Amino acid sequence: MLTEERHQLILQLLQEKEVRKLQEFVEATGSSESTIRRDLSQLEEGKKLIRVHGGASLVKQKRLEPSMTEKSLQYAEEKKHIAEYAASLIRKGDCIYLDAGTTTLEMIPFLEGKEITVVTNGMTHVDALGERGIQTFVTGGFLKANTRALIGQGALHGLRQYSFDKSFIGVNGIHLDFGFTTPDPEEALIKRTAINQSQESFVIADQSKFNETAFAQIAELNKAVIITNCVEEEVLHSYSKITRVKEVRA
Amino acid sequence: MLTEERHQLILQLLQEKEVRKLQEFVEATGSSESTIRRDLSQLEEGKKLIRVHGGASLVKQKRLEPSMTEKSLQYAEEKKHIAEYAASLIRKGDCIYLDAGTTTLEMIPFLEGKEITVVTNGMTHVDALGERGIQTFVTGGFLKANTRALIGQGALHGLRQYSFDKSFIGVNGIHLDFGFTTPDPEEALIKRTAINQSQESFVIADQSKFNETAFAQIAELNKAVIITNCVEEEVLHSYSKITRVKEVRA
DNA sequence: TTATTTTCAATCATAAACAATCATCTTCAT
DNA sequence: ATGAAGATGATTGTTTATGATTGAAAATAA
Repeated sequence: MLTEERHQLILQLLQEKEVRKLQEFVEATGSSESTIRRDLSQLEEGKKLIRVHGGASLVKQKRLEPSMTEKSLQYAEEKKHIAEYAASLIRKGDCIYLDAGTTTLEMIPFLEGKEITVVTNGMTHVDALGERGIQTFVTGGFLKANTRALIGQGALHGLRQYSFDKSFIGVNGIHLDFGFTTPDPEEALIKRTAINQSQESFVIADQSKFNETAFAQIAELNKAVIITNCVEEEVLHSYSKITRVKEVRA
Repeated sequence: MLTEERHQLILQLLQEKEVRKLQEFVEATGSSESTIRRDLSQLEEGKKLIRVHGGASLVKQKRLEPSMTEKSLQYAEEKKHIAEYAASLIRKGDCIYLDAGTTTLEMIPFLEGKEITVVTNGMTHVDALGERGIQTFVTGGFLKANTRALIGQGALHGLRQYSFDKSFIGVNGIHLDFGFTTPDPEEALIKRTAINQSQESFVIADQSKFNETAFAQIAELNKAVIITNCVEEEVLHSYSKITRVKEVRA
């Protein structure tokens, strides 16, 4: 049975039932466990399904949170440490830009009680900031439904009205040649603008982002300090030549 | 049974009944008590439900400001009717402005499925619009914590970038001499601007707003059509001389 | 209040599922 | 044929999920 055939069959079986066990695929295709595992990994890579322990689940385009929640569960602890450190950089009276995304969202609990002004384009962030009584400005712009980020020329325009002491940016890829990248060019533009309007910029990223690239470049590596956790010594060293990297240990 | 399946089943059971005992989940899934406990913990972590002693409860719906909740309970039914009528005025392809506030918030359920573009300065509105897949733009601006509205020059600036087919405005007072009024001058300015940039404007108000005034004037009465319910005949008549009033009957 | 029952979190051993690796077997161009 | 590239299935040690058990905490009854 061809790889492509198996992939089709797997997706078809998932259409019939939202969640299926790996073993079911093994039986349906007559292939080995290893092969099915590889298939599932590939299909997940192509966003065709979501792997779950013991099998796979259909991608649900339902709500905004799930995608965000699932991701944020993954490295919950590490991210929290990074976020705490990042928050500790903020001084009383600072004006900061907080980029949309899960990594920066984690910072908000650590901002409570600080006398600061925050500008953000993340709707989830607005909720969290407002609840904690933090002085908040919103960039405005078009609501990107799945990430609840504001983008487009409206966001850009809004953003241009401010300048920041510090900006905290989330990225999808960090690469020696391609710099900081993210999949959506619109979002990349926002991030780049925020960095340009900020005295100091910090990119917050867990180890999985290193040596990865996404479609749209945000900025060169030297435009921002990288805050991360436990990079391999070697990786850490090579990036340190080009930009500042702060490693947060658990 | 896979973890993912159990989680879905648990949430589904909770949809049917708001509060359920742990034992019910044990029976429904055939898993052990320990496993269900772990499931509930994880789901709570992801904000999908709330654990209570003996079981779990559905996560409460939208976080509305307490002040907002009280107000919206008051005339719940009447407001819904007004909102439904207001929504019915919107045509396919329209660009509309939806003012922050409970009255306009009520319109959103009736917008589902319409192909329209909405601009708003209400953060609560953004959440509701996004969930329903409605194309949404946000004005930007400073977050007024208690009402979750965006105000200030940032909001004004953002707003000026758009023009609307229709705008729907909430007010606190409607008065023959003082026109439409609201307590916060900042908000009044936003509302006035929205009205000016709109082809047609509608003020949505229940009967309690008539012959009342608040601190800041938004606009003269003739600038917008009033959508309301059961005004006393006499009041209705006097206002109809100056502006258009649409009365929605239960 | 005290006694009793229920529910809970924490821990443990077991079993299942996992990623990573390797040797084998294709396929296909040279 | 020969070698390179890709796919496959078995094997490895590791990670994760599970259900039973325990004593602590909370709800309920006396």
